Amino acid sequence: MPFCNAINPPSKTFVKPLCVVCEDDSCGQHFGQYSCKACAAFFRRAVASKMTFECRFDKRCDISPRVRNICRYCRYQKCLDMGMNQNAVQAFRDSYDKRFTRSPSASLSYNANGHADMRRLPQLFDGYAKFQHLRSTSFGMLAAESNSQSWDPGVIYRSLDLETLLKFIPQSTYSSAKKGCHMETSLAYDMIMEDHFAPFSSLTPDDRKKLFDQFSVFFCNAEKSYNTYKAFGHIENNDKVMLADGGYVKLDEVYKYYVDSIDINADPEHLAR
Amino acid sequence: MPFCNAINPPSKTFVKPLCVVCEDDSCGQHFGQYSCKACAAFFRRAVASKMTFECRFDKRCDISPRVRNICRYCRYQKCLDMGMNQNAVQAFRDSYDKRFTRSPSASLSYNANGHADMRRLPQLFDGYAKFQHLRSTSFGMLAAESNSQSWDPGVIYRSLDLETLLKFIPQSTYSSAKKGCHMETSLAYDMIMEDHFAPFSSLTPDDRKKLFDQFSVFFCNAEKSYNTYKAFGHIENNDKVMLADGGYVKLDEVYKYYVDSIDINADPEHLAR
DNA sequence: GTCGGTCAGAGTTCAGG
DNA sequence: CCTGAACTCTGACCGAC
Ligand SMILES: [Zn+2]
Ligand SMILES: [Zn+2]
Ligand SMILES: [Zn+2]
Ligand SMILES: [Zn+2]
Repeated sequence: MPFCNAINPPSKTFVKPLCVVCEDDSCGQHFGQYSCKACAAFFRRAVASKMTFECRFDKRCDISPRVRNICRYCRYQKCLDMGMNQNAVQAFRDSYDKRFTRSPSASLSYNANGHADMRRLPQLFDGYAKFQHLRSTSFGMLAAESNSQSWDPGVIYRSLDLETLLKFIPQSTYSSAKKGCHMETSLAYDMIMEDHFAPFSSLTPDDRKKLFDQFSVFFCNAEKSYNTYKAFGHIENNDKVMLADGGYVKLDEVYKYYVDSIDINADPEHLAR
Repeated sequence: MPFCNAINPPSKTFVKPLCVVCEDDSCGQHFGQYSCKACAAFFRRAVASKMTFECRFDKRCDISPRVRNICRYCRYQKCLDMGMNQNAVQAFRDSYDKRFTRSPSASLSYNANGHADMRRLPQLFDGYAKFQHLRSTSFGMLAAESNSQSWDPGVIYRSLDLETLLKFIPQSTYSSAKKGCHMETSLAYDMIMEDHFAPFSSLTPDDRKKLFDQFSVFFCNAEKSYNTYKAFGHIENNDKVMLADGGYVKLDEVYKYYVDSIDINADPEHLAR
């Protein structure tokens, strides 16, 4: 009853409905059509993993129980042609196994269906470019304040050697990074709240705030890695990390970063962990 | 009305209250808070089955309709945080139709707090006492028939030593145990069908028969253990088992039990397995 | 109105190819 | 790796009170 677009007749005959894909015995409806468990599982995996297939023959392969695994392209195509509904594939769920504590994939985002989603990528790129533009003007002020040279994080310095690089890139301290972080946060907040960032436009202001809370710290970390790669990725045995203020921290000199800390009363070496 | 601690405002606005957990449309209150049926069912199952969950992420998972199944820990935690009341989850209800499939505990029912329910225990005790009374009068006839001394199973013989005990307790044989079993079965059947056994009064005669079929063999085994403990529990290295006829069988003399078997034409040693 | 039971159809696990 | 059998879990539906 869930979907009355089902292709097999409901129950005019007493014959058990067959799988609309491979004509094996069906076990009820799956994703809107009568199908066997095997075809249902195949369809779910294909949709959830966004798999793409190719036919090695003429895209007219037979799909019957004995041979249904010979061509995945034609099997998947027949699933779609027979009306199996991609939107009925849901998000991934919690693990049944309590020992299984790690994230399924820490590097991919998931859309409303819980699938890795790349459709937003161009919009995100566009938003990041706008963000970079706002930032480089704002950092001009910060650089003037600290008497160091301005450095545009939007440029890749692959062609420069380490000595030249370090003339442009200031060393970070806690207070400079804090100023930078505050500015970054304000900028990102404005971007998100003022509808410049495309994917967020569809959300209510309240939801955007929540999202920003979740997002900003991860974004900072991700961008730290990204900028480190852009600045030092071509240097072998790099021991420096870029921060959001456009400065760097040498890993064996982390204590320097906390040396001018004003609002954390603790041993800088200990804070560095 | 049930709980006025409900978090959503009652109905000052005409806006339908949302689920306090996932913000889906709510269908009234459940366990004290406005919630959707899905979250209510999830909460009920989790409490009733005493489930425990773990978060695979950072315990801040979003709980919205499309992704609420990604983290059961955070969903359950949000149920509690939003005020859903664990004590409002009731006991498992009896189900006539249910086979002995996979109840969390096949032998215990649970009360509103999810604890094993002991309210029936006095009734059961009372019923067992009645049963013992009927039995002891009936066994009087059996004992007279077999010329052995009468033995009341309702007494604990802890104070007696083994030699004294064995003067009172007859050794079982197949025929005496068989008579005893027949009598026991009739007694139990009468008790159950004649409304003497309190918890069964609420069932239809047909259901009582079914229950008796399932119950009697387990009851026999349980009582065997119980009587063995009462009779020999204080004797170290006990090698004797009490049977329902009030007699005992020595474990390395099981063949004796079958020695007067009249309706089984087989080697007593072989029957003992 | 809100409780629990039910079960089709979602998702997960894992041995075997 | 992919497949599919065997499993658990979810939530719409229903009856009980
Ligand atoms: Zn099929
Ligand atoms: Zn093909
Ligand atoms: Zn909900
Ligand atoms: Zn979580």
